[in-house]
Amino acid sequence: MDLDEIDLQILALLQCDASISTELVSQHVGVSKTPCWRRMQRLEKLGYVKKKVALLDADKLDLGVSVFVQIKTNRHDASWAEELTDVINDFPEVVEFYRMAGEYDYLLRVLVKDISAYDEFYKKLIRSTSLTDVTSNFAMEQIKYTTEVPLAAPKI
Amino acid sequence: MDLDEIDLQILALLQCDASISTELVSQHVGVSKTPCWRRMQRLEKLGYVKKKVALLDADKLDLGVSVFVQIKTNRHDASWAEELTDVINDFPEVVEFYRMAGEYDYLLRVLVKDISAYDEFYKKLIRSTSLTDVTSNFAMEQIKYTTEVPLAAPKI
DNA sequence: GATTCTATTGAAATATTATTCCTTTAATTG
DNA sequence: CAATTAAAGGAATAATATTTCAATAGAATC
Repeated sequence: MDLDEIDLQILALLQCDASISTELVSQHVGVSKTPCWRRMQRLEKLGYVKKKVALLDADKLDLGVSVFVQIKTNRHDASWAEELTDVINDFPEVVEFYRMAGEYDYLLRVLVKDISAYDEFYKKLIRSTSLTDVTSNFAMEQIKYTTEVPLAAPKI
Repeated sequence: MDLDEIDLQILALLQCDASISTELVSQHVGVSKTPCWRRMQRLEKLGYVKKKVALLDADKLDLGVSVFVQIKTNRHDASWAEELTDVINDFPEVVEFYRMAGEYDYLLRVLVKDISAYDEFYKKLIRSTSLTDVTSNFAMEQIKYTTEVPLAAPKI
Protein backbone atom coordinates (compact mmCIF):
# COMPACT_ATOMS: atom_id res chain seq x y z
CA MET A 1 0.00 0.00 0.00
CA ASP A 2 1.92 2.98 -1.33
CA LEU A 3 -0.04 5.60 0.53
CA ASP A 4 1.23 7.96 3.17
CA GLU A 5 -0.70 9.70 5.91
CA ILE A 6 -1.59 12.63 3.66
CA ASP A 7 -3.04 10.35 1.00
CA LEU A 8 -5.22 8.65 3.59
CA GLN A 9 -6.43 12.02 4.84
CA ILE A 10 -7.32 13.01 1.29
CA LEU A 11 -9.23 9.76 0.78
CA ALA A 12 -11.08 10.29 4.04
CA LEU A 13 -12.14 13.77 2.95
CA LEU A 14 -13.21 12.73 -0.52
CA GLN A 15 -15.25 9.74 0.56
CA CYS A 16 -17.14 12.12 2.82
CA ASP A 17 -17.57 14.90 0.25
CA ALA A 18 -16.35 14.61 -3.31
CA SER A 19 -17.38 18.15 -4.24
CA ILE A 20 -14.84 19.78 -1.94
CA SER A 21 -12.40 21.99 -3.82
CA THR A 22 -8.74 21.11 -4.21
CA GLU A 23 -7.86 24.25 -2.32
CA LEU A 24 -9.86 23.22 0.76
CA VAL A 25 -8.43 19.71 0.66
CA SER A 26 -4.95 21.14 0.46
CA GLN A 27 -5.58 23.34 3.50
CA HIS A 28 -6.92 20.41 5.51
CA VAL A 29 -3.99 18.13 4.78
CA GLY A 30 -1.34 20.83 4.93
CA VAL A 31 0.22 20.88 1.48
CA SER A 32 -0.31 23.46 -1.21
CA LYS A 33 -2.75 23.18 -4.09
CA THR A 34 -0.54 21.72 -6.79
CA PRO A 35 0.94 18.75 -4.93
CA CYS A 36 -2.46 18.11 -3.39
CA TRP A 37 -4.06 18.06 -6.82
CA ARG A 38 -1.38 15.71 -8.08
CA ARG A 39 -2.04 13.34 -5.19
CA MET A 40 -5.74 13.39 -5.94
CA GLN A 41 -5.05 12.57 -9.59
CA ARG A 42 -2.74 9.76 -8.56
CA LEU A 43 -5.30 8.28 -6.18
CA GLU A 44 -7.78 8.08 -9.04
CA LYS A 45 -5.24 6.74 -11.49
CA LEU A 46 -4.15 3.98 -9.11
CA GLY A 47 -7.78 3.08 -8.50
CA TYR A 48 -8.05 3.98 -4.83
CA VAL A 49 -10.85 6.30 -5.87
CA LYS A 50 -13.05 4.16 -8.08
CA LYS A 51 -15.59 6.80 -8.98
CA LYS A 52 -17.40 9.86 -7.78
CA VAL A 53 -21.14 9.59 -7.50
CA ALA A 54 -24.20 11.42 -6.26
CA LEU A 55 -26.07 9.58 -3.53
CA LEU A 56 -29.79 9.95 -4.04
CA ASP A 57 -32.53 9.85 -1.44
CA ALA A 58 -34.19 6.52 -2.11
CA ASP A 59 -37.18 7.30 0.10
CA LYS A 60 -37.97 10.50 -1.76
CA LEU A 61 -37.75 8.55 -5.01
CA ASP A 62 -40.19 6.01 -3.65
CA LEU A 63 -37.68 3.23 -3.30
CA GLY A 64 -37.86 2.76 0.41
CA VAL A 65 -37.81 -0.99 0.82
CA SER A 66 -34.68 -3.11 1.04
CA VAL A 67 -35.13 -6.85 0.84
CA PHE A 68 -32.33 -9.24 1.71
CA VAL A 69 -32.59 -12.40 -0.33
CA GLN A 70 -30.75 -15.52 0.74
CA ILE A 71 -30.20 -18.04 -2.04
CA LYS A 72 -29.19 -21.66 -1.92
CA THR A 73 -28.25 -23.70 -4.94
CA ASN A 74 -27.10 -27.23 -5.70
CA ARG A 75 -25.13 -26.12 -8.75
CA HIS A 76 -21.59 -25.35 -7.63
CA ASP A 77 -19.78 -25.17 -10.95
CA ALA A 78 -18.10 -22.06 -12.30
CA SER A 79 -20.26 -21.73 -15.38
CA TRP A 80 -23.44 -21.62 -13.36
CA ALA A 81 -21.96 -19.01 -11.06
CA GLU A 82 -21.13 -16.93 -14.09
CA GLU A 83 -24.63 -17.29 -15.44
CA LEU A 84 -26.11 -16.19 -12.14
CA THR A 85 -23.80 -13.18 -12.09
CA ASP A 86 -24.95 -12.16 -15.55
CA VAL A 87 -28.60 -12.56 -14.60
CA ILE A 88 -28.19 -10.51 -11.44
CA ASN A 89 -26.24 -7.76 -13.17
CA ASP A 90 -29.20 -7.23 -15.47
CA PHE A 91 -31.44 -6.37 -12.52
CA PRO A 92 -31.00 -2.76 -11.47
CA GLU A 93 -33.08 -3.54 -8.36
CA VAL A 94 -30.21 -5.67 -7.05
CA VAL A 95 -27.85 -3.18 -5.51
CA GLU A 96 -25.64 -5.66 -3.66
CA PHE A 97 -24.72 -9.26 -4.36
CA TYR A 98 -22.41 -11.47 -2.32
CA ARG A 99 -21.18 -15.04 -2.41
CA MET A 100 -21.42 -16.28 1.13
CA ALA A 101 -19.72 -18.77 3.38
CA GLY A 102 -21.92 -21.00 5.50
CA GLU A 103 -25.61 -21.73 5.47
CA TYR A 104 -26.69 -20.17 2.18
CA ASP A 105 -24.70 -19.55 -0.99
CA TYR A 106 -25.61 -16.02 -2.07
CA LEU A 107 -27.05 -12.90 -0.52
CA LEU A 108 -28.73 -10.07 -2.39
CA ARG A 109 -29.95 -6.69 -1.34
CA VAL A 110 -32.85 -5.71 -3.54
CA LEU A 111 -34.16 -2.15 -3.54
CA VAL A 112 -37.82 -1.73 -4.43
CA LYS A 113 -40.81 0.53 -4.00
CA ASP A 114 -42.97 -1.83 -1.99
CA ILE A 115 -43.81 -5.45 -1.35
CA SER A 116 -45.66 -5.91 -4.59
CA ALA A 117 -42.71 -4.51 -6.54
CA TYR A 118 -40.58 -7.06 -4.73
CA ASP A 119 -42.95 -9.81 -5.78
CA GLU A 120 -42.55 -8.67 -9.38
CA PHE A 121 -38.81 -8.89 -9.00
CA TYR A 122 -39.03 -12.28 -7.33
CA LYS A 123 -41.07 -13.75 -10.15
CA LYS A 124 -38.66 -12.36 -12.74
CA LEU A 125 -35.73 -13.79 -10.80
CA ILE A 126 -36.97 -17.35 -10.45
CA ARG A 127 -37.98 -17.28 -14.10
CA SER A 128 -34.46 -16.25 -15.12
CA THR A 129 -32.52 -19.07 -13.53
CA SER A 130 -33.05 -22.16 -11.41
CA LEU A 131 -32.59 -21.72 -7.68
CA THR A 132 -32.97 -24.36 -4.99
CA ASP A 133 -34.05 -22.21 -2.10
CA VAL A 134 -34.86 -18.52 -1.85
CA THR A 135 -35.58 -16.77 1.45
CA SER A 136 -36.64 -13.13 1.57
CA ASN A 137 -36.07 -10.89 4.58
CA PHE A 138 -37.65 -7.47 4.61
CA ALA A 139 -36.02 -4.44 6.14
CA MET A 140 -38.48 -2.18 7.92
CA GLU A 141 -36.08 0.70 8.33
CA GLN A 142 -32.63 1.67 7.14
CA ILE A 143 -31.01 3.03 10.25
CA LYS A 144 -27.51 3.54 8.89
CA TYR A 145 -26.10 3.51 5.40
CA THR A 146 -22.70 4.81 4.46
CA THR A 147 -20.37 4.35 1.53
CA GLU A 148 -17.43 5.37 3.70
CA VAL A 149 -14.96 2.60 4.30
CA PRO A 150 -13.44 2.58 7.80
CA LEU A 151 -9.98 3.97 7.14
CA ALA A 152 -7.76 3.29 10.12
CA ALA A 153 -8.72 6.62 11.63
CA PRO A 154 -6.52 7.58 14.57
CA LYS A 155 -9.31 9.64 16.14
CA ILE A 156 -6.91 11.05 18.70
CA MET B 1 -42.81 13.77 -6.47
CA ASP B 2 -42.30 17.07 -8.27
CA LEU B 3 -39.81 15.81 -10.79
CA ASP B 4 -40.18 15.70 -14.52
CA GLU B 5 -38.48 13.43 -17.01
CA ILE B 6 -35.50 15.75 -17.36
CA ASP B 7 -34.93 15.81 -13.60
CA LEU B 8 -34.92 12.04 -13.52
CA GLN B 9 -32.43 11.93 -16.37
CA ILE B 10 -30.18 14.34 -14.50
CA LEU B 11 -30.38 12.22 -11.36
CA ALA B 12 -29.57 9.11 -13.37
CA LEU B 13 -26.48 10.76 -14.80
CA LEU B 14 -25.27 12.14 -11.48
CA GLN B 15 -25.68 8.93 -9.54
CA CYS B 16 -23.50 7.30 -12.17
CA ASP B 17 -20.87 10.05 -12.31
CA ALA B 18 -20.99 13.11 -10.12
CA SER B 19 -17.92 14.71 -11.70
CA ILE B 20 -19.61 15.24 -15.06
CA SER B 21 -19.71 18.92 -16.03
CA THR B 22 -22.94 20.88 -16.15
CA GLU B 23 -22.36 21.41 -19.85
CA LEU B 24 -22.27 17.69 -20.60
CA VAL B 25 -25.34 17.06 -18.48
CA SER B 26 -27.17 19.81 -20.31
CA GLN B 27 -26.29 18.27 -23.66
CA HIS B 28 -27.48 14.84 -22.58
CA VAL B 29 -30.83 16.02 -21.32
CA GLY B 30 -31.43 18.63 -24.02
CA VAL B 31 -31.61 21.93 -22.19
CA SER B 32 -28.98 24.62 -22.09
CA LYS B 33 -26.45 25.14 -19.33
CA THR B 34 -28.21 27.63 -17.11
CA PRO B 35 -31.57 25.90 -16.65
CA CYS B 36 -29.75 22.60 -16.33
CA TRP B 37 -27.56 24.06 -13.62
CA ARG B 38 -30.60 25.45 -11.83
CA ARG B 39 -32.25 22.04 -11.91
CA MET B 40 -29.15 20.48 -10.43
CA GLN B 41 -29.14 23.06 -7.65
CA ARG B 42 -32.80 22.43 -6.99
CA LEU B 43 -32.32 18.68 -6.83
CA GLU B 44 -29.71 19.19 -4.13
CA LYS B 45 -31.75 21.76 -2.28
CA LEU B 46 -34.82 19.53 -2.20
CA GLY B 47 -32.68 16.64 -0.99
CA TYR B 48 -33.01 14.31 -3.95
CA VAL B 49 -29.23 14.45 -4.13
CA LYS B 50 -28.14 13.82 -0.57
CA LYS B 51 -24.41 14.17 -1.12
CA LYS B 52 -21.61 13.61 -3.58
CA VAL B 53 -18.96 11.17 -2.52
CA ALA B 54 -15.91 9.35 -3.76
CA LEU B 55 -16.26 5.58 -3.72
CA LEU B 56 -13.02 3.99 -2.61
CA ASP B 57 -11.66 0.58 -3.48
CA ALA B 58 -12.09 -1.33 -0.24
CA ASP B 59 -9.94 -4.24 -1.40
CA LYS B 60 -6.98 -2.01 -2.18
CA LEU B 61 -7.37 -0.44 1.25
CA ASP B 62 -7.30 -3.87 2.82
CA LEU B 63 -10.95 -3.91 3.83
CA GLY B 64 -12.07 -6.83 1.75
CA VAL B 65 -14.38 -8.69 4.11
CA SER B 66 -18.08 -7.98 4.57
CA VAL B 67 -19.82 -9.69 7.46
CA PHE B 68 -23.59 -9.73 7.79
CA VAL B 69 -24.60 -9.81 11.41
CA GLN B 70 -28.09 -10.85 12.39
CA ILE B 71 -29.17 -9.65 15.80
CA LYS B 72 -32.04 -10.72 18.00
CA THR B 73 -33.09 -8.96 21.14
CA ASN B 74 -35.76 -9.28 23.80
CA ARG B 75 -35.80 -5.55 24.45
CA HIS B 76 -38.41 -4.00 22.18
CA ASP B 77 -38.80 -0.57 23.72
CA ALA B 78 -37.96 2.67 21.96
CA SER B 79 -35.23 3.76 24.35
CA TRP B 80 -33.26 0.57 23.85
CA ALA B 81 -33.59 0.93 20.08
CA GLU B 82 -32.20 4.42 20.37
CA GLU B 83 -29.32 3.25 22.50
CA LEU B 84 -28.47 0.55 19.98
CA THR B 85 -28.56 3.12 17.18
CA ASP B 86 -26.13 5.33 19.04
CA VAL B 87 -23.81 2.44 19.74
CA ILE B 88 -23.84 1.32 16.13
CA ASN B 89 -23.31 4.80 14.77
CA ASP B 90 -20.08 4.97 16.72
CA PHE B 91 -18.68 1.99 14.84
CA PRO B 92 -17.24 3.06 11.48
CA GLU B 93 -16.95 -0.62 10.58
CA VAL B 94 -20.74 -0.85 10.42
CA VAL B 95 -21.58 0.47 6.99
CA GLU B 96 -25.22 -0.63 6.91
CA PHE B 97 -27.77 -1.17 9.63
CA TYR B 98 -31.40 -2.24 9.21
CA ARG B 99 -34.34 -3.01 11.43
CA MET B 100 -35.86 -6.16 10.06
CA ALA B 101 -39.21 -7.85 9.85
CA GLY B 102 -39.36 -11.54 10.66
CA GLU B 103 -36.92 -13.93 12.22
CA TYR B 104 -34.28 -11.54 13.58
CA ASP B 105 -34.58 -7.93 14.65
CA TYR B 106 -31.58 -6.18 13.14
CA LEU B 107 -29.12 -6.74 10.33
CA LEU B 108 -25.69 -5.17 10.04
CA ARG B 109 -23.11 -5.16 7.32
CA VAL B 110 -19.70 -4.83 8.88
CA LEU B 111 -16.66 -4.04 6.75
CA VAL B 112 -13.36 -5.31 8.07
CA LYS B 113 -9.86 -6.33 7.05
CA ASP B 114 -10.09 -9.99 7.98
CA ILE B 115 -11.68 -12.47 10.34
CA SER B 116 -9.60 -11.45 13.31
CA ALA B 117 -10.56 -7.81 12.76
CA TYR B 118 -14.16 -8.96 12.77
CA ASP B 119 -13.58 -10.73 16.04
CA GLU B 120 -12.24 -7.53 17.50
CA PHE B 121 -15.37 -5.74 16.36
CA TYR B 122 -17.59 -8.49 17.70
CA LYS B 123 -16.06 -8.30 21.13
CA LYS B 124 -16.41 -4.53 21.19
CA LEU B 125 -20.04 -4.82 20.12
CA ILE B 126 -21.19 -7.31 22.74
CA ARG B 127 -19.33 -5.29 25.36
CA SER B 128 -21.21 -2.14 24.31
CA THR B 129 -24.77 -3.36 24.71
CA SER B 130 -26.70 -6.47 25.62
CA LEU B 131 -27.82 -8.64 22.75
CA THR B 132 -29.79 -11.87 22.97
CA ASP B 133 -28.54 -13.60 19.85
CA VAL B 134 -25.90 -12.63 17.32
CA THR B 135 -25.26 -14.62 14.16
CA SER B 136 -22.40 -13.76 11.80
CA ASN B 137 -22.44 -14.59 8.11
CA PHE B 138 -19.25 -14.03 6.14
CA ALA B 139 -19.23 -12.89 2.54
CA MET B 140 -16.55 -14.57 0.48
CA GLU B 141 -16.87 -12.27 -2.49
CA GLN B 142 -18.65 -9.05 -3.35
CA ILE B 143 -20.00 -9.73 -6.82
CA LYS B 144 -22.05 -6.58 -7.26
CA TYR B 145 -22.17 -3.33 -5.34
CA THR B 146 -23.79 -0.18 -6.58
CA THR B 147 -25.05 3.01 -4.98
CA GLU B 148 -27.35 3.61 -7.94
CA VAL B 149 -31.00 3.39 -7.06
CA PRO B 150 -33.17 1.80 -9.76
CA LEU B 151 -34.88 4.82 -11.26
CA ALA B 152 -37.80 3.66 -13.35
CA ALA B 153 -35.56 3.38 -16.37
CA PRO B 154 -37.48 2.70 -19.56
CA LYS B 155 -34.46 0.92 -21.10
CA ILE B 156 -36.37 0.49 -24.38
C1' DG C 1 -58.28 37.39 -29.70
C1' DA C 2 -55.19 40.76 -28.09
C1' DT C 3 -52.52 42.13 -24.09
C1' DT C 4 -50.42 42.06 -19.94
C1' DC C 5 -48.12 39.58 -16.55
C1' DT C 6 -45.26 35.89 -14.95
C1' DA C 7 -42.14 32.28 -15.28
C1' DT C 8 -38.64 30.12 -17.77
C1' DT C 9 -35.05 30.10 -21.04
C1' DG C 10 -30.47 30.86 -22.97
C1' DA C 11 -26.41 33.81 -24.36
C1' DA C 12 -22.95 36.47 -22.59
C1' DA C 13 -20.23 38.24 -18.64
C1' DT C 14 -17.99 37.20 -14.42
C1' DA C 15 -16.11 34.53 -10.70
C1' DT C 16 -14.31 30.43 -9.12
C1' DT C 17 -11.77 26.39 -9.50
C1' DA C 18 -8.85 23.11 -11.98
C1' DT C 19 -4.68 22.38 -14.50
C1' DT C 20 -0.26 23.37 -16.36
C1' DC C 21 4.29 25.39 -16.31
C1' DC C 22 8.34 26.57 -14.27
C1' DT C 23 11.27 27.78 -10.40
C1' DT C 24 12.66 26.49 -5.83
C1' DT C 25 13.41 23.54 -2.04
C1' DA C 26 14.52 19.35 0.16
C1' DA C 27 16.27 14.84 0.28
C1' DT C 28 19.56 11.14 -1.24
C1' DT C 29 23.60 9.17 -3.10
C1' DG C 30 28.27 8.91 -4.79
C1' DC D 1 30.16 18.28 -0.05
C1' DA D 2 28.63 18.41 -4.73
C1' DA D 3 25.47 16.34 -7.88
C1' DT D 4 21.33 14.29 -8.97
C1' DT D 5 16.54 13.34 -8.34
C1' DA D 6 12.03 13.95 -6.61
C1' DA D 7 8.66 16.55 -4.75
C1' DA D 8 6.76 21.19 -3.50
C1' DG D 9 4.89 25.80 -4.22
C1' DG D 10 3.79 30.18 -6.82
C1' DA D 11 2.21 32.19 -10.81
C1' DA D 12 -0.03 31.83 -15.32
C1' DT D 13 -3.56 29.68 -18.06
C1' DA D 14 -7.61 26.97 -19.11
C1' DA D 15 -11.89 25.10 -17.91
C1' DT D 16 -15.99 25.22 -15.48
C1' DA D 17 -19.45 27.10 -12.37
C1' DT D 18 -22.35 30.92 -11.34
C1' DT D 19 -24.60 35.24 -12.10
C1' DT D 20 -26.77 38.68 -14.83
C1' DC D 21 -29.86 40.21 -18.00
C1' DA D 22 -32.38 40.37 -22.30
C1' DA D 23 -35.57 37.49 -24.90
C1' DT D 24 -39.13 34.08 -25.26
C1' DA D 25 -43.06 31.30 -24.29
C1' DG D 26 -47.23 30.30 -21.52
C1' DA D 27 -50.98 31.52 -18.76
C1' DA D 28 -54.40 34.62 -17.34
C1' DT D 29 -57.27 38.60 -17.76
C1' DC D 30 -59.96 41.85 -20.11
